[in-house]
Amino acid sequence: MAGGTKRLPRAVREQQMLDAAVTVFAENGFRDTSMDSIAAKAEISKPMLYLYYGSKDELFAACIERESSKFMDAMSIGFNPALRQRDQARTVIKEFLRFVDENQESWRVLYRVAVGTTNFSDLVTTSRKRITEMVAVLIKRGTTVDADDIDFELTAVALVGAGEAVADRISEGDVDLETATDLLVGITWRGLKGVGTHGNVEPAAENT
Amino acid sequence: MAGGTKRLPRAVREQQMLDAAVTVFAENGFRDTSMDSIAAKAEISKPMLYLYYGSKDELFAACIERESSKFMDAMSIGFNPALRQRDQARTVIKEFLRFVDENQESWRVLYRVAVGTTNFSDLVTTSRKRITEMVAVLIKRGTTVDADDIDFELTAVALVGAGEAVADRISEGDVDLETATDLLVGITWRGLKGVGTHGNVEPAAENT
Amino acid sequence: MAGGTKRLPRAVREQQMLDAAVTVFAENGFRDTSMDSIAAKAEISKPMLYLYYGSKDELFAACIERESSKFMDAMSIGFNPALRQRDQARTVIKEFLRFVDENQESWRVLYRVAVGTTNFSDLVTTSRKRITEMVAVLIKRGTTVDADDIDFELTAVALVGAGEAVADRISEGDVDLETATDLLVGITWRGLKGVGTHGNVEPAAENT
Amino acid sequence: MAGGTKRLPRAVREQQMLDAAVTVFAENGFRDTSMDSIAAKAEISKPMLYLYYGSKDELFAACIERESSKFMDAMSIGFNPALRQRDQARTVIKEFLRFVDENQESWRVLYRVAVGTTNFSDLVTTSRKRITEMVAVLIKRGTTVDADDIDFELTAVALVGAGEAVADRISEGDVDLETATDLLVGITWRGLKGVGTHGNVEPAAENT
DNA sequence: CATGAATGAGAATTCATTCAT
DNA sequence: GATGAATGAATTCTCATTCAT
Repeated sequence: MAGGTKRLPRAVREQQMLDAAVTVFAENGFRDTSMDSIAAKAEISKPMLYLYYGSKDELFAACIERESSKFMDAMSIGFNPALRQRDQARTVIKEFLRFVDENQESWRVLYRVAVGTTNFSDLVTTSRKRITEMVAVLIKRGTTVDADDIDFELTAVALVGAGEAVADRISEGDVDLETATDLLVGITWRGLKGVGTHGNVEPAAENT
Repeated sequence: MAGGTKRLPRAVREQQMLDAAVTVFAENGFRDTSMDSIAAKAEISKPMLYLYYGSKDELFAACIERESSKFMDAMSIGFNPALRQRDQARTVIKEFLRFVDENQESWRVLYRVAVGTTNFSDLVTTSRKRITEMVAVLIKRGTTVDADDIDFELTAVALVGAGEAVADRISEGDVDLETATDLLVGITWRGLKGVGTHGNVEPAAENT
Repeated sequence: MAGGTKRLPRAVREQQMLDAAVTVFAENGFRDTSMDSIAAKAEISKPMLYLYYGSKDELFAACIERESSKFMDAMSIGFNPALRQRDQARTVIKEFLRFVDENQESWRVLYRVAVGTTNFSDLVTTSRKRITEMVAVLIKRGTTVDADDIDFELTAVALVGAGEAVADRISEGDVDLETATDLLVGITWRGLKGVGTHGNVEPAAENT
Repeated sequence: MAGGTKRLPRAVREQQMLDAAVTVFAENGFRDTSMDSIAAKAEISKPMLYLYYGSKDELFAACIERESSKFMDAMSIGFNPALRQRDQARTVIKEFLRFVDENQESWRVLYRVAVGTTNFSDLVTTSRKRITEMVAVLIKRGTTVDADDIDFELTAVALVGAGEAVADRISEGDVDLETATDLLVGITWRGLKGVGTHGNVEPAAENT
């Protein structure tokens, strides 16, 4: 009646279910999403969800897993060792924002839903930590300033935070990708000049 | 008669209840917090909660309200019109981080719990938007570069995102306040130099 | 509407609930009894059951606990140290059968339902073991035959089995209490004469 | 094609399925056994079970049927009309215990699982009644005492109960077959002497 | 003959919320 | 003013059973 709900091969059903789950989780968060609503969205019966994924937690984990893979795949495109530091950073940032732009649900589930869900926030924290470390390495290699004076790790934390905030805007759809990329690239590199040399870089002007 | 059933003045009770609620909400999030656990923490009966606050939603709203006020009060200290732009920014940032450091639960409830809670995420979004606007104004006034070329609003978004990320670290307790302040101040001002002039500021060095 | 379902003190409700639970468990067994049916029988809502007993398992455990106590109390009447061995045995057996007669549901729940229920069969097994040991001691003291030749423990097992079988009949209501008591008393004592002296006691007659 | 999908003749399949079913039912009881687990144990698909047996109830009935037949066959060996009463009883008891010893699952399913299963306890009750009647006849013929004074039927109930209790011990594997046989034989015949002559047979000794 | 795919119906458990005292 | 008692309405999860291939 609903149409097309007939005897699909396992692999297809799996994706169908994950699609539905990601959509609903992204929309309502983990706790406010019922297995019933996921089943309804996927146009299948609830037992199927349990048959394929065992429990709500495991279903959510599978969502995270899949979206996380998608994300990593997208990112890996940017990691071209042939590129110079600066170009590499730009490419990665652009791919990141493009991914968020084209996969709003993934972004929401991974970084806005999972993070606030008991048992899963650690996943995000860990993933974020790995990314932060990579950023820290990247900016460290791109800097001549005496390394001891700079807290590269915390700087990376700030840059990643900035990136996520901009990504949220992107995912809300009202920001131009190119502009956002330029902005983040700018902050990233300029953020390095003089880091650790407290306040020696003057703002362009002082009024008031 | 039964013991422990003190008749407290309304104002005191209210705070007692909000204290408990904030603590538990901060710990477990909105959906994973039961009215029972709040009542238990506050050492009062559940009907009291309903008598004073009507519903779980309203109780949570009251928490947000109170913590938000605390936050705003703390922030307002930094807004000294007598200060120069640069000093003002530094003061605000410092007060912000100090607040997060001293009020971890407030920070968590306001920015990590409410944001992921249906019906309340808008509150955060709105509040964040106000702050972002203020930052945008601040940096705009601190910049001489041709304003049309710069997306001050998006820049502010990024800076606020960086601030929140650093705040999370502060709230986890493993970061020095002064260092973090310097870092954010640095990013803020340096982030402005050359914004809008795509990539004309070279990183300190190019290797690879 | 159902009548009398109003605001009872905890202790009363507890008994009311256990009464219903024992009745329904005795009737249908553990697995075939739903919490719904117990709640219906007790004329209360399901959450009450959980509020008072936490889970189906715990509710069942509470039933076992209460019925077991009843049973033990009834039995203890028979243990009058002033009585001679023979009289004591008779008294105990009589009290046992009287208990079964007057508390059919207790008997069923304790010895016919719990025994077949995962997680609870051990309770019965243990209890039965204790009783068997007591019987073993009793018959041992009542026997002059060379103790080494007799497996008092296994004999006790057999006697207890006989007792339970007769109890089942009693609980079905078609057997006279006095007759049953005489029968068990008879088997108990006569079962001792010559135990261990293989077959030296001839049956009264041989035909065929 | 997929492998392991052998076309077996119906009779073989049937046994394979019953074997699995009996094993799992014996282990977990009726309600705690899922059709899935039986199918898994039998290494066939669930629809096969339904194809051959129609429903869980019918499958269980088939188990009971088969095990019951096995049991009856084993028992019939003992019924040698050529034997004298005493020898016949001993043979039957021995065959019974031997059967339990060698077919623990049968014993468990027939007398410990079915008995506690809605819709099937009657089967056990009926079977047990038949056996009890046979025992009643046997002991009646072996007794000279005035028949009117003795409740042979109830005596048989007790003896059967004793037998089942000892059988349980046997099935737990910690009892010697010969010893157990002697014990039951002894109780059976001695239990008769003086049955109906209330308490005129003194225990061997009186202390206390 | 055999099975992977699918589900209707129910069972346990939880929780926000409300009265009667 | 304060609370112990009570529940309606979900929610997660399971299982016997049935098709379409």
